[in-house]
Amino acid sequence: MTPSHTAESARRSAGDPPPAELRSRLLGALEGLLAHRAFDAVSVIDIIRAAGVSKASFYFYFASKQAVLAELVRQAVRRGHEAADPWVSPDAAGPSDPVEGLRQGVTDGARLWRENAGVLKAIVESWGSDDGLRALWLDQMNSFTDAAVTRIEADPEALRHLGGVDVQATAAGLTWLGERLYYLAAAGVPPFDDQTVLIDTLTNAWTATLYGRRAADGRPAGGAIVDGHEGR
Amino acid sequence: MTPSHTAESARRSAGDPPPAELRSRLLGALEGLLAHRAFDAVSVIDIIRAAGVSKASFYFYFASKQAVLAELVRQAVRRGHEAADPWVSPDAAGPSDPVEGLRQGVTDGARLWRENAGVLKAIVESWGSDDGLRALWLDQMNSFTDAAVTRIEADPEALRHLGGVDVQATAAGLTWLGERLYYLAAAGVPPFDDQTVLIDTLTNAWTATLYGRRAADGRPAGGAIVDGHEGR
DNA sequence: GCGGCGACCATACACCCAGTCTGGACTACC
DNA sequence: GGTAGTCCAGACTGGGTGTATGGTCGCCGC
Repeated sequence: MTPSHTAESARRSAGDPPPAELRSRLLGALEGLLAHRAFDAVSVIDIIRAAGVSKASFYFYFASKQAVLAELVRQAVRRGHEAADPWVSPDAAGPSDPVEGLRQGVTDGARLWRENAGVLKAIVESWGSDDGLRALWLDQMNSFTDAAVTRIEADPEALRHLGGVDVQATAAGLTWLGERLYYLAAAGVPPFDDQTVLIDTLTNAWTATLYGRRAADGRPAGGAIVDGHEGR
Repeated sequence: MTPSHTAESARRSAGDPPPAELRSRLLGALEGLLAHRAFDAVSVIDIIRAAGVSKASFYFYFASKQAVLAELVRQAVRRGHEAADPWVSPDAAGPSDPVEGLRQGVTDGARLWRENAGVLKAIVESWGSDDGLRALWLDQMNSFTDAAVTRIEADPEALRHLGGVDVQATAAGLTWLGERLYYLAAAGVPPFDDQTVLIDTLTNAWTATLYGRRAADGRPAGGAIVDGHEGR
């Protein structure tokens, strides 16, 4: 065996590859595997084979395969927060209609999930059975909840409609509803495998909770999202 | 079960124990273990030790430990459906106020989860990584969704408020929100570890979605609503 | 009362995986 | 050319699943 290293020399050759490049190869390998397979159907051996890295090196850079996933999740969520940032700040060039603002945020979330489906599916399926992943995911959900609370408390109409309802708990519920529906969509579970249904349902939940009114529904079925603002 | 010999005597003694009694001993053993431990921290060996049953017998009655969990889930959900049955049928001596009816259903769900916390936590944490459990859980959620759809379509006020919104998707969303929040409550995640917060938040989501109004706040005592943020 | 059968136990085994550790090879730099 | 750093190959322990084998007990038909 050992046909002189298949994929461009597992060995460092001419000083070009930066140190700790193996680390990102491992990250990329797991990400790739997760595109086609569930996290706990992936073994450490699969990862190191895909990365062309030895077991010893794997355990030099990561404590476990859960740690690799955790790093991928942090990367994905960091990108997600950057995307959601303009949505949180109230008057930063967003749509003036608050319902349209919500729909925009929901749509951004759907895009984030589409672009990181493998990694996010993996964390959602695994955070229940690993303490490190659990802490990480709860932390991420808390940060999304906090952003939602900030958003709500800057919104007089929402505050008025909510009255004395617990804002923190309401925001947390909406956050977790998002986690669930995005996951089901990514997993292909009907009816949320249809992006239009997903976005309409989530948007509707937010607007009904915060404003007591329906979002303009996309369409009963089929067509693209035409946000016609229909009275009734 | 089997009052005569408690947990000792793995051997059949005097013809009293019915055949296939080992099966229920195995079910009980897993249920007991799940009260204190996560499902995937339980091995087949743990189960057979707790049940006082041999490995060979285990694999005679069940194909895997997932199959044991599946049976426990079916039992728990069957009880749950029986409990929720009066809630679905519209005029069967339930509370006249539909909001109170919803709160009752939500409260019943919370009780079901409290009484079967171990088993239900286990399925929620594991259905993502086993095909059999996945099919089972999706099926259960579908049956709850169907019940909700039936309930909604028999409710003129809800229908009027929903207008053209996709009833199926809305009902599915509310069902999955319940799954998530009940699970978080069972797992002790704030703020839903507080039963009052859990029930208020879920009830509020249902009433806001179906009727566009807030549920009457929980705690009937006190009169004035305590607004403001509860410390997480 | 004897042989067989069915329910059950004990254990060994084949296989897979996680995580640790050793030995050796290559490169860079002094 | 030596030394330190980086990496690989693979052995090894320990634990898990699921199967296969042989033995033990009580019962039932004869």
